[in-house]
Amino acid sequence: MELELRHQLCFALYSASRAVTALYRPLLDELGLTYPQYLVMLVLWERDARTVKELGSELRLDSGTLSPLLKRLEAADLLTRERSPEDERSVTVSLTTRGVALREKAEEIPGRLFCGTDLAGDELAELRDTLTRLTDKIQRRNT
Amino acid sequence: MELELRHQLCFALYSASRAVTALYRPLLDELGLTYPQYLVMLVLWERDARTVKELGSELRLDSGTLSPLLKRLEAADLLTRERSPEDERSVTVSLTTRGVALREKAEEIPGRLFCGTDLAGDELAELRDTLTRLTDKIQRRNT
DNA sequence: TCCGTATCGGTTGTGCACAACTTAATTGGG
DNA sequence: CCCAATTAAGTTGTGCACAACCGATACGGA
Repeated sequence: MELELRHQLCFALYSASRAVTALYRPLLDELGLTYPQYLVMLVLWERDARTVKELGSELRLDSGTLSPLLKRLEAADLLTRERSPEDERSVTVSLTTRGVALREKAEEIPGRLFCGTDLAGDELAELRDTLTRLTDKIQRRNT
Repeated sequence: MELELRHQLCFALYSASRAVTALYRPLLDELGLTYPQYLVMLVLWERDARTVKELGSELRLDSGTLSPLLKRLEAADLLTRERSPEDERSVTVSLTTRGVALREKAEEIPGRLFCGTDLAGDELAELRDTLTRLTDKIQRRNT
């Protein structure tokens, strides 16, 4: 009873997350990005020239995930990675011209995503805020 | 502005899903299960002897994900897989004694999960329902 | 009945997540 | 000033997700 699948918040989250990611996939394919790669680009479009550590703390991903992902974005000529001169341990990630330019195409995505669905913007914004609060609470609990 | 990370519902979902999964991890470690394996066990505890296709449609996972996962659960002696006699194409997945027994330990998980947090049960249930509705809408749109 | 088509499960290949570990650079206490 | 502890990024290994493809079985009309 307590264990029924449809009663589990975790499954609702897991399921919704995969469904929304699947909604992005065809749009991101046009940009040649995977979903996590898109998230990294979002962070860099907001502010360029960040360290791997900064990217990781924004996205809550570790170097084990980011290192190979950034390598692929570098191979796609969207960004460069170079050791920081003032601290040789850290690596600064910067957008290339192509990386900056890709932003224009990405601007179209939020508008196209839920178009043709009857999903209200306010409702989605409220859901987003609820989720953000939940994540923050869990995060704070675990530190 | 529209592209800022913190404005994206997708990131809120992705982030919350990973945070909640991380909350399960130490509890599931005690059972020797990963999170997706736990979901499969939830489905089987509800009703035993399901085909791979049935499991997939409940969890919205394809055989490419389920086949190796089920193999690992079989290797852990939690379930068996055998070709259905009436339709040799399909495979019936059944719990072993160990698989059935594991449910008792799993019963403790929902109670232990959010204990020590100030997360209200009603609020979480409402969030779950909102997410389920969202997923259903996206799913229906894509068929 | 026979053949074309659909269905079921599995395999292969790519790309995350995440844990555990490694290497190199930095820092801070004695 | 030196060395032990810390920190940043990368590597390795495991286990999902998902796409593309494959082989075997079942089915349905001509």
